[in-house]
Amino acid sequence: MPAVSDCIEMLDSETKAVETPEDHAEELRLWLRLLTCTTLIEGEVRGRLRQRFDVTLPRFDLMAQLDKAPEGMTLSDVSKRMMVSNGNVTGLVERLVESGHLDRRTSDTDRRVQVIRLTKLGRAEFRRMAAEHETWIADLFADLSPKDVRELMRLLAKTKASAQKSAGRRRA
Amino acid sequence: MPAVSDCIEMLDSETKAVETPEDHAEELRLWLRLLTCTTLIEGEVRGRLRQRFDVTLPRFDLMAQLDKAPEGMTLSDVSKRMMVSNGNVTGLVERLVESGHLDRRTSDTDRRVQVIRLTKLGRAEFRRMAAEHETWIADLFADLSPKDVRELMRLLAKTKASAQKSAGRRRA
DNA sequence: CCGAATTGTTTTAAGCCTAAAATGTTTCCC
DNA sequence: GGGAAACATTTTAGGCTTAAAACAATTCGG
Repeated sequence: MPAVSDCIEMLDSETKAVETPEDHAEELRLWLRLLTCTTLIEGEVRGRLRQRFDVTLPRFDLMAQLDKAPEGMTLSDVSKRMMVSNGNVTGLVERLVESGHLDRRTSDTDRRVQVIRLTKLGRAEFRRMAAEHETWIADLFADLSPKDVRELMRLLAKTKASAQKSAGRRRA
Repeated sequence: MPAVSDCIEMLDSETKAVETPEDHAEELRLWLRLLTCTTLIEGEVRGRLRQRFDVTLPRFDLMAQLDKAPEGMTLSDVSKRMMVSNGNVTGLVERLVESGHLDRRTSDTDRRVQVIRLTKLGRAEFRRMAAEHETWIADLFADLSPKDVRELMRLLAKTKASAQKSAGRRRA
């Protein structure tokens, strides 16, 4: 059983939560650090893709999605997977079809739907880029031990779940 | 002293590094998860800022930098801190001066330099937004324990250092 | 002191990105 | 069957973003 002073503390801290602004400086710092890491790595990858293959990161990301779906994907699927807007995908696909990396056709069973997939050229170029890309990522994370990687994976999974829950609460 | 079999293993793994492609699937998955978390949270914050205050995330970020520097900052400083290109800052500042949130003047001692700072209006609006913003972040990370937060901070610091080192190697 | 780097900012050209409205298609259900 | 709702995509308008080139001002080395 908790001491009286503990109970007072607990009550106190719960009261505070309603009456006075809580201190969330730690979470804020965590968010900024997370953002910094991502921006840093993303910028590095973007630059290398540009220099080595003259390709943009969004194009690479889109091709990566399609590489995992040999039978093709709809634009909506791509949009959800990449977590970008529908209109964004439209333009991206347009340019990749233009450059011969993507094939696009209207679904036979539903004329609303556009199915896109990698062309032979698109797949070949993507595989070539992906192989090198993987070594860049390995190098960027090189100072993390296997244990660090596992632990980060676990904590980020928890973070993702927490954020999704919070986003859900807002939309509800 | 390591056993003979260990030596063989070590040699083997070092040889592999050169001769055959290493497996970096774990690092790749980690990078994708990191990116997912950031995109998720960033999108959520962007949406809330727009709905509640009709402001964009980049504008908010720029004001956040200036709020920490009452004496003002140069465009280069802002650009480095925000990790975006110089030209990007120019446009952003233009719009924020236009809307009365920023004050901009040429340095007395160096006519190349533009010093910007928040106006009274800009500071007041930022403080109002920042207070609410902090509660959003707290909510998005709500399911993480204080220990999780500390551990994530530590691992992300390590990640940042590793990525910076790797980026430095490339530029060298 | 003067030309050559260096530094700070802006401009340019192209592409990325979003939210919201518009368009076309399918499904649901009465 | 015939609307209403839901869905997939495109369009629109505006803003963000980058890399590279251009411009302007300062500093540095001889």
